[in-house]
Amino acid sequence: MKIRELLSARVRAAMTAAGIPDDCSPLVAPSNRPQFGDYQANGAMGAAKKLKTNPRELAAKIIDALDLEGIADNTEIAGPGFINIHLKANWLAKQVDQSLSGDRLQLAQTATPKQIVVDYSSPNLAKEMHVGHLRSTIIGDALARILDAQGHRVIRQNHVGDWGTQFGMLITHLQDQISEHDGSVPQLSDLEKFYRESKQRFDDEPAFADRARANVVKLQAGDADCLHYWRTFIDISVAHSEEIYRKLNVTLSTEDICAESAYNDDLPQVISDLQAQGLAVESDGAQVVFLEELADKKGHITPVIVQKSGGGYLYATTDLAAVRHRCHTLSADRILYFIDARQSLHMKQVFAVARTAGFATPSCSLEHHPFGTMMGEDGKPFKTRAGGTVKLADLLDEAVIRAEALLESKGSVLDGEIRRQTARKIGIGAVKYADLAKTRTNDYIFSWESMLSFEGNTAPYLQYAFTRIRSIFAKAAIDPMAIGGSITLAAEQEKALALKLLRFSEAVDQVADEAYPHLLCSYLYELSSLFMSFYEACPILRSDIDSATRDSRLRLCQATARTLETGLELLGIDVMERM
RNA sequence: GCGCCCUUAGCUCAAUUGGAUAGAGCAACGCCCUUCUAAGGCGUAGGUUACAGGUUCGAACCCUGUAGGGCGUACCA
Repeated sequence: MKIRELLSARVRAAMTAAGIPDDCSPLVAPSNRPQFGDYQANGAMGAAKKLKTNPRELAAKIIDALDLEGIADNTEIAGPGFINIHLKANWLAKQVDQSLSGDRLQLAQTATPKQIVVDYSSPNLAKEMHVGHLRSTIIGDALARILDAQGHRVIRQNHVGDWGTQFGMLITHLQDQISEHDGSVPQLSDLEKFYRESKQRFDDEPAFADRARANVVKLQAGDADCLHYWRTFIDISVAHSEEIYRKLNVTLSTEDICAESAYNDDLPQVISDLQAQGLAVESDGAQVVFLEELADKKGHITPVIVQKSGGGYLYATTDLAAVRHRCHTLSADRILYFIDARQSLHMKQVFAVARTAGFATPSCSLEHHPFGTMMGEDGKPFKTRAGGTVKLADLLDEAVIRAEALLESKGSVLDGEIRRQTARKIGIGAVKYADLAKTRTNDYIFSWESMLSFEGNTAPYLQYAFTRIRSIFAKAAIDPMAIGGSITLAAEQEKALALKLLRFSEAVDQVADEAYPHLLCSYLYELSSLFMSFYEACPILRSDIDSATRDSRLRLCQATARTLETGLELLGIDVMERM
C-alpha cells in the first residue's frame, strides 16, 4: 500500500472532474505540521494559475469531487489553496494490520523488471583498499540490494583497476627483489609498503621507470613472466578486497569482478570502430574524438583521447569497451556508475562517445551517480597525520574495537563470542551508516569521532530500537509472528508511528529512482525516533494494560521491527536480538 | 581562461525537489530509571539559509551578479 500514490490518484481524478487538464500534477506531499493534516495536495494553486482562476475556489471544486470515503476524516482548504488531508486512524490501523500478514512487508515487486548493471567499488588492485573506496562500495551495494529487492535483475560489476602503469612498477620491483634474494619470492604481506617502495623508485630512478614502462607494454602484450608476476599481485589483492567485503557485509563476490584487463582484447576493436565511423581522428599522434556536444560556449571542444601517441590505451578506451559489453552482451536497460564526482567530465565524455558510436543502445539509461570527496577535519582533502591514506582495514578494526569498548561501558549483558559478533555488527554498521546517511553528492568531513559515533542519527540508534522491541517479546515470551487481535490507534504516538510505517515503500522507491540512500536512512531514523516516543508513552506489558491494547501495541512493535530489519538489510547493516 | 560542484544553528548534517512557522544530532542548560534495555525520552536556548538584486500567491531551492572554497580541463586512473 502506497499512500501517496493512492492519494495522488484520487486527487487527480477529482481534478479531472473539476475540469483541470491532465498536465497539472496533484502535488501530494506529506505535511510537515500536524495541524495541516497528514498529507497535503498543493496542485490547486499551480492549476489555478494556468487556468487564470481563483485557487481557493478551484481547491473547493476539487474537494467536492474528491472521494476519500473511509480513508480520510476531513479535507479542508487552507492558506492560498492547500488541500489538507487527515487520514482516518482506523484506516491506518487496518493498513498496518494488512502489512503484517504479507511476506515482504510493503515492499511491492516492480511491474516492469529491468536488467540493471551496477558498477561500484572498483578499487585499484595495486594498493590496499583505503577509506576513499568506502562510498562507492557501500552506496553501490545498497542500490544493488534495493533494486534486487524490487524484483529487478541486478548485475554487479566490480571494474577493478588491474592493468595500468602501476603494475609495471610492481613487477619491476619484484623482479629486483627476487634477484637480490637469490631467486626466492619475498613476502608480500604488506602490499601497501611494497607499492610505496615501488613508487619511490619509479619517481627517483629513471632507469627503473623505463623498465617499469617497458614491463607494462610486455604485460599487455601477454609476456609470460610479466603475466605470472602480475597474477601474483592480483591474487593477493583480490583476496585482500574480498576480506574487506566480507567484513563490510558487502554482496560483491569474485564472480562480480570484471577487471580492466578483461577488456584488453576489445580495445583495438573499439579504436577501429571509432575510426571506421569517422569519429576517431589523429591529433598530435594520438587518436582522439571531437564531439560537437562537448563544445563550450566559445565552440572549443575538449577532445576525448582514446589512444595515446605511443599506441597505448587509456581508461576512456576501457570504459567504452565496458559500456559496449554491458549494453550488447549483458543487455542492460540501466547502468549505474558509482564513481567520484571528480570524474564527472570523464563520464560525460564516455557516455557521449558511447552513444554516438552506438556502443550504448539508445534505450539504455547511462547514469553517473557521483559522490563527494572525503575531506579532513581541516576541510582539506583527507590525509593521515603522516600524510598517507587511512586503510579501510584499519578503519574497520578501529570501529569494532570502539564498539566493544562501548558494550563494556554500557554494562552489556553479552559476553564471549556473541559479544564479539555484536561488536562487529555495531562497529561496521556505524561506519556504513555514517557514509550512507549523508547526501551523496556533497563533499564530507571524515572524522573518527563522527564516523564511529553511536548517538543520534547512527546505525546503533536504529539497532537499539530493534533490540528494545525484541526485548519486549523475549520478556513476555511471545512469538512475534503469532500475536492476536488487531491494531487500534488511540494515542497520537501510535498514529504517528503507524503512518510512518506505511511510508516505508515511498522511501525505498525514491532511493531506487534517484540513488540517494540517505533518504532511506532519514526514513529509518525518523521511524526509530517515533518508535522511541511511542515506547516511552505507551506501556505494553504493564499489568494495568488490557489485553486488546497490549496486542495492538505488540503488533505495532512487530511491524516496526520488521520494517527496521528490512530497511537496514537493504543498506547492508545487521540487526541483533540484544546489545 | 573555460566548465562542473559547494556555502544552512558554535560543530556535523537534513529539509519529501517551488509549499505554510527551515528540522535533527553533537556541544550547553533543566527534568525523567523500585515500571517492557537511560546507546533512551521530554523540555529550554541557538538562524537575515555567504551577500545583492530578480521571477510569483509563495524561494534555502529557479534566474542574474558578487565574494569565498573545492574539483576538473590532450595523451595517469
